[in-house]
Amino acid sequence: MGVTKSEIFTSEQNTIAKVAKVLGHPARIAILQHLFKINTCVCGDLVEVVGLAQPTISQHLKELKNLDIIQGNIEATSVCYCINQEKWSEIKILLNNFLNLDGSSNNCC
Amino acid sequence: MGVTKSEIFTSEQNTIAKVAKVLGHPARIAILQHLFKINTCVCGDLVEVVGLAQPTISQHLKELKNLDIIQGNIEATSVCYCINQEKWSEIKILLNNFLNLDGSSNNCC
DNA sequence: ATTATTAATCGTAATATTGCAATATAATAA
DNA sequence: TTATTATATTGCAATATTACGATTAATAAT
Repeated sequence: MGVTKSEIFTSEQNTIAKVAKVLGHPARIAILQHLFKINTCVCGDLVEVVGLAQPTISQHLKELKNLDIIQGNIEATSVCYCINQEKWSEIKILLNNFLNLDGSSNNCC
Repeated sequence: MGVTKSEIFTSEQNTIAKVAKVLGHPARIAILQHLFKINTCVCGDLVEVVGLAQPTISQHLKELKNLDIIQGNIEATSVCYCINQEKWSEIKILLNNFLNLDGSSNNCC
């Protein structure tokens, strides 16, 4: 065990969970915030900005890339990262649909 | 290792990540969806609805309770669960603020 | 009192995640 | 060619997560 039983859930449930899981680490939040903040590509200053070792950052970037949340373009010796706007919009819709579930009329016992 | 270096991140980054992490499992998504759907308290049918063993569900409920996302009220022999609306609103605001970061004018290389 | 019901907790196995040192790779610069 | 620079990959240690059987605790029903 230690392995999630994805088969028993709907694909929507699995998708929401997968996205949330990737957002479930402060380093990845910091990376995304920085990418939004500078509003252009980042070419490798993420290690300094975030404050973790280079291999660790590289690993977090990989997870963000796996879900297509960010893109990396090779630029001379370095790689430039930026948000994939299309994917980000999808994620926004996906999570908003979930967050907007309304239980305000819940009759709590 | 295996342990997140929370000290180096802002409390906002840690909070977003903590919430996202809890939402990062399909069973917990399923539990929340069910609580919203039936729009009242659930008294223990979650094990059947979700399809995992009782101790496993109990554990997932615990994590949701740890973040105050759900409440459990004892009702005779069973326990009734429902969404904590106040907390849910907070989470909505927190995540929306993050999701609404706009990079549409990003100059990607 | 005994038994059934319900949910939490304990213990444990399997797997995943986090983080980094060391190394590899790839592209330019000297 | 030989550095130099920037990023990725590998390997590993420490810890966390997922899942469930067994047990416990608390009340309800008989």
